[in-house]
Amino acid sequence: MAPRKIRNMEEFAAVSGISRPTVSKYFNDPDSVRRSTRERIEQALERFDYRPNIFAMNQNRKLTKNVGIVVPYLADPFFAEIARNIEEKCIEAGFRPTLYSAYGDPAQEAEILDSLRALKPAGVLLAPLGRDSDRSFIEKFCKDIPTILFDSNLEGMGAAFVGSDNASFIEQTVDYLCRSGEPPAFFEMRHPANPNANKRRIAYIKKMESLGFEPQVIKVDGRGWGFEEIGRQGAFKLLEQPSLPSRTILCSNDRLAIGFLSACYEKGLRVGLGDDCDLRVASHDDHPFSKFTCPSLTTAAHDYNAVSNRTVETLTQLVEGGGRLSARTETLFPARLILRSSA
Amino acid sequence: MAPRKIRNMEEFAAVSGISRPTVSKYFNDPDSVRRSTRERIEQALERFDYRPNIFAMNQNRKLTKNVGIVVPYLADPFFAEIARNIEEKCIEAGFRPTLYSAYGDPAQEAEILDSLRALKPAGVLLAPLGRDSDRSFIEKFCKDIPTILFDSNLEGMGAAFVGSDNASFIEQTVDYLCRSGEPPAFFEMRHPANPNANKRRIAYIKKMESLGFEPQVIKVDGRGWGFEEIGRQGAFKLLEQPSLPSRTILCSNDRLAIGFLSACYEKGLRVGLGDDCDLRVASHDDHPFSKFTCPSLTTAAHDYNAVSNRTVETLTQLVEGGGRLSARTETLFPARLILRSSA
DNA sequence: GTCCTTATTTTACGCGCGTAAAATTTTAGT
DNA sequence: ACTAAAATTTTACGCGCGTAAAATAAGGAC
Repeated sequence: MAPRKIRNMEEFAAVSGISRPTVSKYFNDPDSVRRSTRERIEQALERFDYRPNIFAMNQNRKLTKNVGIVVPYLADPFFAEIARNIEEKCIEAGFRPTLYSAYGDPAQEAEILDSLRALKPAGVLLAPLGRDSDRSFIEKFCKDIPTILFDSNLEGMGAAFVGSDNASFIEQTVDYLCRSGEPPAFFEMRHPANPNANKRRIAYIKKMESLGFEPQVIKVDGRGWGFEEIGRQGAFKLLEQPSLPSRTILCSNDRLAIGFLSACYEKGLRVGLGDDCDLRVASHDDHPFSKFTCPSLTTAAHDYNAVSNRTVETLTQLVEGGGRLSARTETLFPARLILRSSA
Repeated sequence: MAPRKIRNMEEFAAVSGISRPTVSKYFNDPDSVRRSTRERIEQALERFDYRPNIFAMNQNRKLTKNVGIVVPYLADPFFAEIARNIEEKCIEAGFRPTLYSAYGDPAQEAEILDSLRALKPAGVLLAPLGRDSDRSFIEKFCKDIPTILFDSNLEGMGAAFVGSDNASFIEQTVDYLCRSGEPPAFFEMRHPANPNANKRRIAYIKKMESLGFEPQVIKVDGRGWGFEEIGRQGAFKLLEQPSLPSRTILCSNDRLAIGFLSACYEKGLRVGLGDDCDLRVASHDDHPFSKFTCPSLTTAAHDYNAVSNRTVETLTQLVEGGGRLSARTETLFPARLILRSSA
């Protein structure tokens, strides 16, 4: 019983005593063949470790099981973390996910999508760069390839959007900060790359007004994806001013806050809730490192799990629906307030 | 002149007035066809945007241009950063890189390599998990698929290893710390996942002895890839002790140090070089966040660029050599000391 | 212009599998 | 046992391209 090497499906069909087309059906969907047939195939599979040639499969299939996951910047732990979640769920759902990062560059984003076309993907899960994205390019792409946007929305594009509810983030942080101290000023980039930032600013202003406070937005300069450095430099500039608009700072996102805190530390300012503190700082995203900042960062957490679950669920529906959904849905998950020491 | 849609190479060959096999040759290597032929193809290429079917190409080619980049944990910014570098250089070298992360799980690492097999990759660039890796599995893999190890070495496996010189890291940090203050104690995980950690400990002991100091190794408990938390908890435990082996702590890597610093902050300890400080903390890797810790972290930086360059250069040689190199090489790049405020 | 060498193109075949349609078998129901 | 429905097998073809071998054209020396 020398398990000789199986070269192709033909040979494997022979040794398992089943016709090749049936074997082909099995590999497409094991439940599409009769129970007894499936068992025979699986027995043979144990004896003869054969695996269908992936290239030949994909060449002929109208639709592959490939799924492209595209994020704007993989070296940002936030995206690394959500990508990890989504990847895992894709595999569970029977897809073959591949991870891509645009690394902040719209040209790379376009290139990725272009080469993704060639892979005949069942679907693409795209967290777009945002403001910098080549919108018309992405719009065209979404028309050709079933695409679901996540994390950051581009109005009307893709079959669906799944993300977090920026208003919920803001409401919880602003609420908490006001309740436990003075109303916060909002600290953000002047030209945020990500549309979520705009939604957060708008939500901040609205929330402050509804509470009867005057919104104070602090805009700092800087471009690109080095948010920590931008937050840091912005903080230095701000702290040089004779007076601050508020001694409570609400950063648009954790990476800015990380930079902000490092500047505070360097300036010798104590950040926290106590009377002996000079400033309170809070933020949004629950970045993987926000637990380890000094002081640890009060923030609002994404429901990573819900977002990635829903994204992949929607993908499954989309694929089963032949690449179309009845209507474009936008799903937003609320945030969860994480109280730590910085505010 | 309605540029009708080109369906395959046959049609494209027709409109460009060249035979299909010649066109095929062109796409394999544009310089392998006559100059005049190449120009005609490239003219047609502008008019008819045709791109060869990637699946059909790979099915028939003995060797693809695919390259798998496998890292142990992509949500670790250190690996995200080096993966970004290597990915970029692969593309420049004409490969088609795909990024994979084992997310700390040896089973996933094996699975990735297994599915990589099916992609007939020209080569694989593997940063193995290390201690947890299924060594015999990886060894077998390396025998079948041209593989280059990077970041962390598995003795004898793969066609080459490219990484950083752990001894150089240690020598520079220990040297600096001793010169500018008291000799450091070495802070590390009891069961480090990564073999670099062992090399660093050994180098530390050796260096200390050569300087005439007694090595002090502090081992903290904890498993997995949540290094910051492990460093943090370890620091708490250590700081509870009545006396420290040294008031200068050299962490094995930056992620441990990040946790360590957060514990110090919480304990109200001042970290830094000045007389008013309680502790000095230094570390290794120049993690992307080490600039933003409080205080900013004195560390030793990898030469990301050199490592990724050499890795891809070696890959190119390996591929040109038909998957073999004359001898297994191990290239180690020295570290660069980064002086910041923590020590 | 002729001949030879070399580069290029053509011819011809195969890769491993998907899939549609027709023929056949199995299964379930009565 | 008989029949309709469901599952399977046969048959047959195509996908888009790589590649070896044969045929041809280009380039150079004389």
